Amino acid sequence: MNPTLLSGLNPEQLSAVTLSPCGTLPSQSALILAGAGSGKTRVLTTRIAWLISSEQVSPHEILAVTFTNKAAKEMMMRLSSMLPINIRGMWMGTFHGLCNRMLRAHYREAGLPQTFQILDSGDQLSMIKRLMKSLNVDEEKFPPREVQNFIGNSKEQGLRAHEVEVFDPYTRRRVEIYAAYDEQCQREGVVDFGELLLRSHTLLTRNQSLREHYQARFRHILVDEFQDTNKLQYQWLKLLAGERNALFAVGDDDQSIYAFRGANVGNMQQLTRDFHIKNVIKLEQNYRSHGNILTAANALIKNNRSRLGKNLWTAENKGEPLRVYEAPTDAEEAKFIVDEIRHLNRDGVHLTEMAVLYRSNAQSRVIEHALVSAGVSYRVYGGLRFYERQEIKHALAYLRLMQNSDDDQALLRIINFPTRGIGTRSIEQLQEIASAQKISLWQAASSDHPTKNVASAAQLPGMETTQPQLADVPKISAKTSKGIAGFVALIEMLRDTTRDLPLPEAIDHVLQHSGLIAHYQAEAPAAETANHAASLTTRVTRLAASPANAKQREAQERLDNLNELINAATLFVHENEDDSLTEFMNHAALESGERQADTNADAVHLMTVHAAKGLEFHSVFIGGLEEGLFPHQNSRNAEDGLAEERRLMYVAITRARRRLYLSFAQRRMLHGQVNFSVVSSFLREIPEELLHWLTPRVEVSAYQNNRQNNHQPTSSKSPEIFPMPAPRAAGASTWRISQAVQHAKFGEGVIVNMEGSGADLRVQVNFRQAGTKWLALEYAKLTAL
DNA sequence: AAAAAACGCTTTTTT
DNA sequence: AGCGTTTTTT
Repeated sequence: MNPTLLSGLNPEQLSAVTLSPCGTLPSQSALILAGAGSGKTRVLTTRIAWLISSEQVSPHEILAVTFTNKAAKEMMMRLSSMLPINIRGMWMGTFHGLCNRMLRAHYREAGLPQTFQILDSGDQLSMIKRLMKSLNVDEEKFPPREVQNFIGNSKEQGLRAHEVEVFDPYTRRRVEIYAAYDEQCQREGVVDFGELLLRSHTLLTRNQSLREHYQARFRHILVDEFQDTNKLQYQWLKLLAGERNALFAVGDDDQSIYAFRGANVGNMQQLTRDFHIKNVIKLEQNYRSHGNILTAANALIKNNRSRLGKNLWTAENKGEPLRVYEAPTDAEEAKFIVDEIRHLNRDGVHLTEMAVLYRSNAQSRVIEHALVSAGVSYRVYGGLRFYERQEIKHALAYLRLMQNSDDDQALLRIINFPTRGIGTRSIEQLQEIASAQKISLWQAASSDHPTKNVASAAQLPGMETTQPQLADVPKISAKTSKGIAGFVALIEMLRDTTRDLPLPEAIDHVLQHSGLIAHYQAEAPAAETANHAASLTTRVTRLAASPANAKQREAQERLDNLNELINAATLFVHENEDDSLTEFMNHAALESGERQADTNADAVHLMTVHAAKGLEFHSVFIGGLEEGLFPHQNSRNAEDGLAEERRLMYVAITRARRRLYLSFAQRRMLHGQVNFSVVSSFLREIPEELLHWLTPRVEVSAYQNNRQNNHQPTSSKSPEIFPMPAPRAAGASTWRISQAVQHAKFGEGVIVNMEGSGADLRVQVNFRQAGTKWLALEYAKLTAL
């Protein structure tokens, strides 16, 4: 074994890595409570490496589950740098990826067609809408999103439609929709994310030999981010662990921030009971942050009850205090953040080493504005993913339909895109035929003889007796049937001609001959042509025709993306052994693809706190620390909502290595309205001595006088929230940052920055009323307070 | 069938 | 406000 493998591990890490020597039966399961920055991923990877190199465990016997594809990839990378041997045959991936793998291997036993396709949440939603329309469900009474959540939640609980408890008519109807939805998915041969898990779970439950096969194989099951698993995922793990296999779970209950979508922290306690775990190993040494940052995080999270209990510590020094900034408006807050970013950057901190974190995506806009006008490059995480883009979905729909012609969803998406004269009426007729005969739209479309299709209807299970009368069967008029026949012929042609082509070429061929490329090209005339044509009128067109330009740019972008799809396929073929179209489609569905250009470019990171989990930066800005925003208003209704918000704040704080800024605004534009807000209670949960205020701290009463139309209840609701600082007595001769000052015109403020020296000394002052201003000390009449 | 206007929603998000 | 979706208009 590589002797350096275990070197550098602290005692707890070491005991986690080398726990449960092979040969003991039953193998010892473990729960590793791993705090932020405690080397969790390292422990997990080293454990796998150790099992393989020292304990003669074959990679074949290992199942490793991660939360995201990115994490899986990274672990794979680290592992292959630790081990010389090849680790193929090891099952490593997300729950969904692994379940998909299992279902592909046993599609027959799972009752799925070999070419089953995966629906992403967008696909799922449109499927539900379509279904509800055909069932005549009122979308006002049953919002499709809610139905989608209902179905998703049910599946996460491991419940099929008939297993859901029904107490009221409202739920009864939703259950009916759920049942119809599952039937429709089955008919079309498509599977949603939840179904991947549930189907795989059912497969293992029902099929004893298969279950025993996998139980005999996966002697070691390792799970990352265990606090984010839901109930079904836990059941799935239990099923695979059986009586003999060891489950090695790593997680941090304080970082559980996905309860809102079914994650169940309770799984951690459940695990210790179900797997008889005697001692939970705690990794509490933090290798990331300076002391003050950790102290702040610890103080905050202490306010949560029912924690498993853990206190992070560091061997590092205390470092700087946390910098707090109160801005009059969200725009000024953004300006402050950007100014600080520039100064830090000037002082040598790379932009990539800084992050601006916020609670909700809507907050990014103001900050982006400020960054743009300051000319600072940045990268926003989140938003539309590559495989979710419209043009990519269109392209994939062609491929899906070619593979699995029963995929109604795909057919509907492209039957008239690009437009080929098949209108709403024709599609309705097709749908009538299809539903009357219980056949897919493709079957309805590909036959001129309705009688023929009756036979195929009988093949579907449970449909034997519903042969429709021929007289009832709707017919398609000759005119539209020609258009439809053309479409059918097109798809068949594409299928035939691409059958033996390598994947990228096949996709290219489909893009060309489906008319997609031509469609977007028509909207985006080649840039050169446009420029030449507009030689005299360039300026005019640019000013007057900017909407048209925007349209052209958009179309061009879509063309670029379609090209990128071919590149993605090329890359995929290089990276994967199984480079079939089916595998590529899986890849597209399961890895929504965050590939954004310029990953290496030096740019500030902008993201939600959720998106920041697992990352770290030299300097972190947490903005919008206002009651109602962070903690978010909506969390008030949710059970333990505030606790989850606090964990979110905990995650945010622990992202910072060296410097942390906390800021909030008195006024903020939200949903097109000005909101007045109070500082976040989370800020008050951080001990005062860790904070360094860049703006004057203000008394609560002063606060409220500050704002007109403040609807704050004046009664018991506004307690003494704000520890009032004693006004600072500053030596008048020396100006320094954080000093409170008075200006004749601008009033009271605080020095937040200084530049130059001697007669050229200029200070940046943040005034409570007038905002931030640069003042030359030689001219401005400043008085120290 | 495309363009314009009206409507409505708005926490977090991976698979 | 800003975005996506749906309805109405042309």
